[in-house]
Amino acid sequence: MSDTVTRFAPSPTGFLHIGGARTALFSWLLAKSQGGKFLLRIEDTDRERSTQEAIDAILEAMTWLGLDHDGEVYYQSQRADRHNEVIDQLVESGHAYWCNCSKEDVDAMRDKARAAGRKPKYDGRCRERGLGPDCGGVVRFKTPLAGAVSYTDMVKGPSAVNVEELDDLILRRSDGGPTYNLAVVVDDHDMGVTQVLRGDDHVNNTFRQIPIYEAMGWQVPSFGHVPMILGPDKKKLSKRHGALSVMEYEKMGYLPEAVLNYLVRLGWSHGDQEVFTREELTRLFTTDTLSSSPSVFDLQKLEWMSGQYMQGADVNRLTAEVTKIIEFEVGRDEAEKLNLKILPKAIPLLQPRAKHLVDLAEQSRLFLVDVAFLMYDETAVKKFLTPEARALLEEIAPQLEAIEEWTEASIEACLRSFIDEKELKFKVLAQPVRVAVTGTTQSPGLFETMAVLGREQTMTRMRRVVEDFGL
RNA sequence: GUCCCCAUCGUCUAGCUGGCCCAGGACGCCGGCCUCUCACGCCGGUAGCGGGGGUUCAAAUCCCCCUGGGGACGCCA
Repeated sequence: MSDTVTRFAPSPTGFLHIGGARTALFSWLLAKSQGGKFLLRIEDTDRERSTQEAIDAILEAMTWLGLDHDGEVYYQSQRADRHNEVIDQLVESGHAYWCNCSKEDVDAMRDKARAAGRKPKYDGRCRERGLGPDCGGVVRFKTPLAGAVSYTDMVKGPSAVNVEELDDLILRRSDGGPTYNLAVVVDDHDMGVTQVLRGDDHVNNTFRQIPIYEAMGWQVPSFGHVPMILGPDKKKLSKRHGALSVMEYEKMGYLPEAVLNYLVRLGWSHGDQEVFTREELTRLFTTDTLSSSPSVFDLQKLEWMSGQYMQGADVNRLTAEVTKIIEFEVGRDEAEKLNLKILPKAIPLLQPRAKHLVDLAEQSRLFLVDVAFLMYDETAVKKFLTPEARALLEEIAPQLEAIEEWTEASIEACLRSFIDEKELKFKVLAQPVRVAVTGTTQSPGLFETMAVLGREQTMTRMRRVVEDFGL
């Protein structure tokens, strides 16, 4: 067990989207790859916007992805006393001060600075005024007046910014509550976090947080900032821009490990390898090969990845998932009438053909329904169930019926000997039989499909076609 | 406006200590093979170092400028 501690710290103002999930994944992998701990902290200090629904949604998504955290979930809002304690210490040690400038005053300062072509910032006029708690204002941090703040980013490398770019950020609001930047520093320190991996949009915060660590005499953790995920138009992925909740991907039928694998390749690489098991990932992950440039989310590649995982997935699991989907779609009562028992035999035939679970459920349909509910594709019927074809079906039906043991091999033997006798091409028979049995021109192998479907259902379907599809 | 970051096929990326790269893999797309259809699989093809200057015998790789994109500048996180 190393002393590596990482964390994921979402603010519960909405669902966990794909970008957040990836950040969480990288942090999780960083911890796991070093035998360390991965902590979860909910940053709910904004009471206005934080909701229990969002917290639940985030937790649910983390669970679905299998990104388990060590220990209890931390709630930032529950640590306000500790935050305030640190703020008081900072004031006492002269690293922070009270300020009662009005919002309007500060806005004016910023506007002025902006107009003068400088970076908008508070000018620190209350720094040496020696105000106390009775001033009714806020507490600000005394940002160093000269020099630069620098650190080595785990993904971007050496980074530095001149302190002139920073201003005296607020530590405690006028309502007495601690602000984000202060709370994060205190929490990360108290939780023993050694490596902070977060989104690119936090780089500026890093430069503001490091001086706080230093003022407290605390060890500064390592920081790494991963680039954003972009939409197809190369704009930042937002809720408007297809930044879906990770749970939406579950609804669409994607396996969590496929989503995870897709996500990890979005910004991280291990040579040319595309598919990784979770074990490989925890063994191979390094921040060294995290990309420093933003990447575009590509649903097509996710689909491909998903297909890879569908092929290798356990049949029992797929059976359970497909059953769930069908029960959800048609209702439990209706689902009971379906021949769900056939699923474990049917699914292996469908696996190489399905992109995801919903797809698999859809394709399972032809095995589940009774002939009366089987949908026949109109153009397929027109094209292949011609009078000649139906005559063939009618002729072969008794022969199929007479097969002693209904197996893939015996079905194939029966059909092949039939066409040999007729001196026909196998294709001439295959498509009509396929359409008769499955309703469409696309299906798994004919013999295996018929074998799984069973003699009775197969024959019923063939007879129906002969009788009902007369022109 | 100011500061920071980024820049290889349409997309994800390998390339990081310069020569093995007239740039490799994957998705997609196109063609073929397999074949009872569709998939899977296999084979082949398409397509890229944003632009301009340097440094060097040699640059996708190092430096500078430009351009383009992104992010940040809150008593939000």
